Amino acid sequence: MLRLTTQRQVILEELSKVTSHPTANELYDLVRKRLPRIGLGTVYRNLELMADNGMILKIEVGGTQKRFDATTENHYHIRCAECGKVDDLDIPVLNNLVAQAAATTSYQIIGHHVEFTGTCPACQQRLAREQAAQ
Amino acid sequence: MLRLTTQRQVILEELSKVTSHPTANELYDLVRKRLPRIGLGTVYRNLELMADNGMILKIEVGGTQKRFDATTENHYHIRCAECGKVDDLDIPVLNNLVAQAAATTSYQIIGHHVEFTGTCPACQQRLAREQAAQ
DNA sequence: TTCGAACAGGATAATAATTCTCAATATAGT
DNA sequence: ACTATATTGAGAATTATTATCCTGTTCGAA
Ligand SMILES: [Mn+2]
Ligand SMILES: [Mn+2]
Ligand SMILES: [Zn+2]
Ligand SMILES: [Zn+2]
Repeated sequence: MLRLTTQRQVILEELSKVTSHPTANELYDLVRKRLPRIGLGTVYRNLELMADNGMILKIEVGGTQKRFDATTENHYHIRCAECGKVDDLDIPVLNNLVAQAAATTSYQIIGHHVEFTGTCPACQQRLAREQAAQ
Repeated sequence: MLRLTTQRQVILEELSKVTSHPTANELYDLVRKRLPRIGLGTVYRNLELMADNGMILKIEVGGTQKRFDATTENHYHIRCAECGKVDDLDIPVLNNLVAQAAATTSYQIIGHHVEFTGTCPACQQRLAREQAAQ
């Protein structure tokens, strides 16, 4: 059985507090403020476990690091190609797409995810400023 | 300007031959059959360069490794959660989705992709066999 | 053509993210 | 309290990727 240890509780709480889709390392920094002795391995181990148990969402998209999300219902994301920031996209989930896909593949479909790439407002401004400085 | 060196030519040719969305390392193995002295770094370096120049597609999806695709037009993929195999999905690209997303975000949208996860036919069979053996 | 600068390759080192190992500790159930 | 099991924290190991460095090659101007 999966024990609800202090570590797991705090990891889950801190993840639930933010909307930033933090990486394991970012979460480690947040959690360490409350549990200074926690190990990075513990954070990784438990994020993995909680994702497997459907308690949280593991977002494996572009960029070099995995990100995590306390919102477990399927929804879509946009990632800044400049800084890696990930935000939620408030558009309806395309359930009909799954049926469409199922009709054209011999895979047994588990789920799907849509990821947009773009430039976040902050990076747009920075780029404009850099452009002007040329 | 980007010189078309022998290495680049062979990498591009080998990538074009397959539909398997190979990783850099898989491509390295393919290319080495023709250019046994080529370095893995050269493969990485040139895949990156060619992706930047729009000659090929870099697929950053789930799984631990980046994959590459000679088909540059946007299209969608399905990845086997068991073995990591990636296949094309033959469903139309949702261009209207981009407009929808643009309306709800302050990001400047560059592109999007859809990734399904599922179980490939081979893994379905293997799992069924393992299930039966229990 | 010849010369030099820029380009590119191969070998290898370095980095980054993640996973593994293992002894020590905590916990639940009896 | 006792025992079996689960979990932790520290650190080593692994994996994928990128950077460095030196050498050779190529392009293009003189
Ligand atoms: Mn989200
Ligand atoms: Mn493809
Ligand atoms: Zn940004
Ligand atoms: Zn499979």
